[in-house]
Amino acid sequence: MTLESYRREVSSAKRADIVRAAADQFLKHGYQRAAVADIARVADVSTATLYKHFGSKEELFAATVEEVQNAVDDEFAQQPPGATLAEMLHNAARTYLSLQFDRNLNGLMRIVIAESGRHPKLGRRMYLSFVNRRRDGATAAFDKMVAAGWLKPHDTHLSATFMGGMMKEFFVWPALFDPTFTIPEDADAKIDEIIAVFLARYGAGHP
Amino acid sequence: MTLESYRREVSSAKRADIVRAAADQFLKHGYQRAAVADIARVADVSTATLYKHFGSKEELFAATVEEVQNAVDDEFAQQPPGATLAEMLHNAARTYLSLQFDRNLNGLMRIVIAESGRHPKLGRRMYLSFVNRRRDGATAAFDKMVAAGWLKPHDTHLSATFMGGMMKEFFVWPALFDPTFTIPEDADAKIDEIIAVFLARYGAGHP
Amino acid sequence: MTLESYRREVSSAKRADIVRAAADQFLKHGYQRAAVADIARVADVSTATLYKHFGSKEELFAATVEEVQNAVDDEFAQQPPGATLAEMLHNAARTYLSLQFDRNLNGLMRIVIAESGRHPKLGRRMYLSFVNRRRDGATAAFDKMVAAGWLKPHDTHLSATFMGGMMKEFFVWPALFDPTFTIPEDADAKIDEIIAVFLARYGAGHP
Amino acid sequence: MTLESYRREVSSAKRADIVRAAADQFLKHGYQRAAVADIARVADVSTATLYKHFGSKEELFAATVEEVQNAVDDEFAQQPPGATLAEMLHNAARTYLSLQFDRNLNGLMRIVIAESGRHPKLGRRMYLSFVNRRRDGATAAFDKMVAAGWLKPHDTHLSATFMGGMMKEFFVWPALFDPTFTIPEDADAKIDEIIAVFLARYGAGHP
DNA sequence: CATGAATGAGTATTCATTCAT
DNA sequence: AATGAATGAATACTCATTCAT
Repeated sequence: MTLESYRREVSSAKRADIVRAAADQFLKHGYQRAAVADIARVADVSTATLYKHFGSKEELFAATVEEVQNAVDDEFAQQPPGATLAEMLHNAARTYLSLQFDRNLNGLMRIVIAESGRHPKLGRRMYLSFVNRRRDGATAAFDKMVAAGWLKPHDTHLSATFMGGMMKEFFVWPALFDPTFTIPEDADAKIDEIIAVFLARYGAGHP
Repeated sequence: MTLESYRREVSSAKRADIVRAAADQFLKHGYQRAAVADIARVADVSTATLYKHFGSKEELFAATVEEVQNAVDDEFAQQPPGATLAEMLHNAARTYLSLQFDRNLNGLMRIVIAESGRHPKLGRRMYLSFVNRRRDGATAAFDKMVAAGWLKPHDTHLSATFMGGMMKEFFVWPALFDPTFTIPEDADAKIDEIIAVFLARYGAGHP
Repeated sequence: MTLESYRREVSSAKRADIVRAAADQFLKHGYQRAAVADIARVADVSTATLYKHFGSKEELFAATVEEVQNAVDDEFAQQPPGATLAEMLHNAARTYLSLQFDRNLNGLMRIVIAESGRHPKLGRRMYLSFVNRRRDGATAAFDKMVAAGWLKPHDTHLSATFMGGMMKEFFVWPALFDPTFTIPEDADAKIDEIIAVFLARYGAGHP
Repeated sequence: MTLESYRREVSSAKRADIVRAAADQFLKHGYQRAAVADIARVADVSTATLYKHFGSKEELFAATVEEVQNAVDDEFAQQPPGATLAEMLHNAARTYLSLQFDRNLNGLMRIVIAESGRHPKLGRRMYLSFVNRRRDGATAAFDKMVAAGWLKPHDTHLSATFMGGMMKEFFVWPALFDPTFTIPEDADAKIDEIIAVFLARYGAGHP
C-alpha cells in the first residue's frame, strides 16, 4: 500500500511536471514546433516516460489545454466582489483581463485556433469553456443584478453577449494577431467606456 | 514583343494558379502542414517554378493572403445600397458575412492567427486590414447617417466597435474554433437583433 | 551502471562507424558531393542517429578531420630510429610518405583545401597541424643533431622549411592535382637526393 | 561575309564575357556553388546562349581555367630583366608572387584541386602548366646563368625544384588553407633568404 | 518501471539543363 | 540565333514514436 501510494504520488508529480513543461513549450513555440523531446527534457523526464503518461503528442496537448481550462475556471469563479454596481462590473472585467494576459490565455487560444482543424473536439470544447461558459456566468450575474433592481429587466443573455463582444474587440482580437500585444495603458478607461455603454442601456439609474 | 507579352501572360497565369493552389492547401491544412510540393502539384507546376515566382514558402503565404485581402477590399467597397436605414445596416452585415464565409475569410484568419507568432508583420497587417479598416468604413457610414439625421449624434467610432464586436461574437468566434461552422440558419434573426440593439441606442426614431 | 556503460559502448562504436564512413565518403567524393544520407547508409545507421552524434555535416567533417589528425600525430611521434644520420633522415621522410599516402593525408588535404573557403577555421587548424607542427618537429630534431655534432650549427628552422618544401614538391603537389598519384617507384632515390642536398649544406662531414 | 564576320565577332565577345563572368563566380564561390544561372546573369547573357557556347558546366570550367593559364603563361614570359644575378632572381620571384596573388592563381588552384577528383585531366593539365612548365623555365634560366659563369655548374633541374618548393612553402601553402592570406609584409626578406640559400650552394661567387 | 538511443518518413530549397516561342 | 521559363532530381535536416536493456 505504502509503496503503491508512493509510486502513485511520484507518478502524478511527474505527470504534473510534464503538463507544466508542455504548456511552457506549446506556448513558446506552438503545437507543431514544440518538440516532444524538448518537453520531456524540460520536465526532466525521458520521452518513454512521457509516452507512458500520454499516448501521443495530441493527447498531451489536450491534457495541457484541459489543465489550463480547469485552473482558469477556478480562478474565474473566485472574483473579488465590489461595493457598487460599476465596481462589480469593473472587477469582473479585470479578472477577465488578468486571465487572458497573465495566464496567457490569449496565447493558448491562438494555438487551439491553429489546431482546431486537426483537433475539432478540442476546439469546440475550448469554445464552450472559454466563450459560452463565461457568457453563462455573466448572464447569471446580470440576472441577479436585475433581481436586485440594479439593472432594468432585459434579455440578459443578449447583454452578456454584448459585453463579451466588446471586451474581445478591445483586448483579445489585437492579441490574437500580435503576440507582443499587452494590456494597454488605458485599459481601465476602455473598460469604463464599455460599462458606461452597458449601463446607459441596461442600468436602472442607481449609481 | 509578342513573345514577351506571351510569356508574361503564361507566367502570370501560372502565378495565379499557384496562388489559388496555395490558398486551397493553406486553408485545408494550415501553414505548417501545407507542403510546398503539394501546392506545386495542385497548381500543376514544378516546385522549381513555384520558387521562381515566390522566393520562399513565407513569401508565397504572404502573397496568398494579400491576394485575398485585395479581393475582399474590392468586394466590401461594392455593397448594395438599401432603401431604409435598417435595410442598409442589414445589407452591410450580410456583405460582412458573405466575405467571412463564402470567401473563407474565417479560415484565412485562423491560419494567420496561428502563424502570427512567426509572422508578426503579416499578423499586424491583417489586423489593420480586416479589423481596423472595416471599422473605419463603418464609422464613416455611421457619420453620414448621423448627418442625414437617421442616427442620433454620437461617438460613431465607439458604436462601430460595438457592431464589430457583436458580429464577431456571433459569427466569427465560433468559426475560429470550429472550421465546420457555417452561417447559422437564424443569421438574419441575429443580425436583426444586433441592429435592434444598435438602433435602440443610436437611432433617431425614424423607421 | 551496466546499462549505462553498455549504452556508452554501443554509442561510441556507432560514432566510430559514422566517422569511418564519413572519411570514406568525403575522400571518395569530396565534402560537397558526399551526401549525408550515403554516409549514414555506409555506416549502417539512420540519418537521424548520425545527427544525434553530429549536429551538422560541418561538424561531422570537422570531427572526421580531427580523428585523422590525432591518429597522424600519434603515428608521427613513433618514428623508428636510425643508426646513421642519413638513415634517420631517410626514416623520417619515409614516415612522412607513409602518412601522406597510406593514411590518405593527401586526399584529406585536398578536401580541406577545397573547403577552406567555407571553413576557414578548419583550414587554419589543419595548416597548423599538418605543416607548422611537423616543421617544428623537424626543427627540434635538427637542433639535437646539431648539438650532437652531426650537423653544422645553422638556422634549423630554415633548413626544416627547406626539407618540407622539397618533400611536398616531390610527393604532395602532384597528389593534390591527381588523386590517382601514388608513391613513385623512385621515391627512395628522390628522398636520398633531397637528403644529399641537405647534408651537402648542413652536414658536419661525418658519414 | 560582313554579316558573318560581324556575327562571329559578337559571338566571340559574348564568349569572352561568359568566361570572365565564370572566372569571377568560380573564384568567388567555388565550382560547386557557382550557379550557371548566376554566371549567365553576370555575363549579361541567357543561360541558353551560355550553353550554346559551352556544352556543360564542366566544359565552361575547363575553358575558364585554360584562359587563365594562357594569360598567366604570357605574363610569366615577359619578366623584367635585372642588372645583377640576385636582382634577376628577385624579379622572377616577384613575378611569381604577383601571378599567384594578384591574378588569384592561389584561388584558382584551390578550385582545381577541389575538382581534380572529378576532372582528372584538368588537374593533370594544370599541374603540368603551373608546376612543370614553370620549373622548366627556371631550369633553362639557370642553365644560362651557369653558361654565363654566374652559377656553378650543377643539376639545374634539381635546384629549380628547390626554388619552387621553397617559394610554395612560404607563399602558396598558407594561401591554400587560408583564402584571406595575402602577400606578407616581409615577402622581400623571405625571397632574399631563399636566394641567399640558393646562391650559397650554387653561386659562383660573383655578386 | 524507466531509460535514451535509434529510426523512417517527411520538408523546404537549389541547380544544371532543356525547349517552346 | 537568342531567350528565359520550366523542370526533376537531389540534399541537409527534423521529429514523433518505439524498443532493447
